[in-house]
Amino acid sequence: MDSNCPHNGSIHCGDCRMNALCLPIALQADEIERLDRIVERGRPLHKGDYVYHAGEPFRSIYAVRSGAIKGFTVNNDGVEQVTGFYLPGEIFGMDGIGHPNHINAAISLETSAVCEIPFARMEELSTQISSLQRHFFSLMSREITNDQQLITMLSKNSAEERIATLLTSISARNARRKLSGTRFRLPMSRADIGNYLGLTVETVSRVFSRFQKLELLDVDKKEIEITDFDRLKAMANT
Amino acid sequence: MDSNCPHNGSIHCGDCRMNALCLPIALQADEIERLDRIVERGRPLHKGDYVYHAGEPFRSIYAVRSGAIKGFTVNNDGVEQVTGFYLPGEIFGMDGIGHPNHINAAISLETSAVCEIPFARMEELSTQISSLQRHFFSLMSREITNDQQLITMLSKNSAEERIATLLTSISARNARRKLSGTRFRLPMSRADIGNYLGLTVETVSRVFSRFQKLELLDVDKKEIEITDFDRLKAMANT
DNA sequence: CGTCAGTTTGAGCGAGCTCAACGTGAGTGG
DNA sequence: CCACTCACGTTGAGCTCGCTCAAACTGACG
Repeated sequence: MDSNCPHNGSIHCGDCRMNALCLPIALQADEIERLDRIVERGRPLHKGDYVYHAGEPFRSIYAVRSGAIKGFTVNNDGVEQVTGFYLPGEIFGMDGIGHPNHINAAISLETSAVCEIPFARMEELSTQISSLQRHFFSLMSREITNDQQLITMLSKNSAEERIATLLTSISARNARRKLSGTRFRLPMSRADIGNYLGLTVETVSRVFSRFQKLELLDVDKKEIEITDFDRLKAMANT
Repeated sequence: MDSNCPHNGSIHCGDCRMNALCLPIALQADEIERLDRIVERGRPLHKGDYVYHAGEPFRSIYAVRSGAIKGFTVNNDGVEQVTGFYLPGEIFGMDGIGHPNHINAAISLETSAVCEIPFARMEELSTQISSLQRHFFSLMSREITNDQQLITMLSKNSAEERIATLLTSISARNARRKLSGTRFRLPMSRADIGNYLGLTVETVSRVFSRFQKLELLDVDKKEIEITDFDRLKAMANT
């Protein structure tokens, strides 16, 4: 297998293009190796494959190496609530920490590769490497502040503001990975976007059309080109 | 000062009525003492006093000993978003972990007492006491799942469902503290409730009136009596 | 007694939902 | 190669829940 292929299952943390994003900066080379030894690299996931189901025993957290993952809960009426989209270099699965089982489920939105990090061994390792413990606290806290931003958005912002915010967020996360911040493919469906943002599919579709008419975007199905980033940014809540 | 007074500033963790709620069960007596030594007990807070401001350097997390605390963010337009209400035995301030400064602010809704737990010392202690580390991960993860429940509510539930859910949540948290789950005083204003639940004050007020007409509640300003718990629970999303 | 923050109630409006129809493209089988 | 299906996306028309604006009430506190 080509060692540069993003789905490559045998690559090590030290060589992974994403390591600047998912590992703490301050880690020593020998510490990276110790971490590398506990990370399990699964086979590629296809669209629709579950990483884990709700209710499944919590064993691990995960890092996205390639593709895109959707996290969601299902409430007692069977209604799905999308809680986040995870792109390469991002960590997910922290909902299970402190519970015996996963509260959420996670599913692959396209062909993806993830690293599985067994939590018990991670916990143990982080008592020995304090920068790793700090990194973990930090990741979870970032998850909290992310959720709180979503809460603010759901409770205060209009449909247009919500969608502008999502697009600028994805743009920024792509830029962080040295990809284009203005031209990208949305990995999720309109239904997922609507579910995440508390809107119906129809509203999402209408807002995309309106943004195109306003010459903020060029939309071709899932391919997005942001043609007026500043104006889009001004509509978002950040 | 009376050692049973809930605002008493000199009580130790080992004697605190709340310790079953805020400490990990598995802690040994000597470990409790080590924790106790790092906890700082401030003077009582009055209504409107800040525990910490947004932007303030992050030093500590906090446990509520008595009273009630409101956590909130202020976005760039100066609009407030309430992110949570914290009752005795609950931990707050975790938004600052992993950031140099607090993202949120926290304010006292009534006369309250809080324990301040310097985070750096806590972090250090939890490398030594693994059940404390696990407890911390667990607290943060509970904060995440709480936030996600709120997200689901904001994105899927009607005004009536949201308010029914808040009331049953406060009821359950009172019951956990061996207080009445059907008769209690709401520590927060209608405006705070509305802000938290993504509703206007008027809507909150109307729903309370409607619930009273439906004989679910007896409302007298902030005093609430739940007169038909089962029906209220059925309206809530849990 | 006046003031002021918090709450309640009413009347009208509008953003986003519901319901319905139609368009589009990928996959499948004849 | 076309016909068919099925998931997904778009567009339109009408309705509704919760918002906005306005006014009046309550009680705490100087």
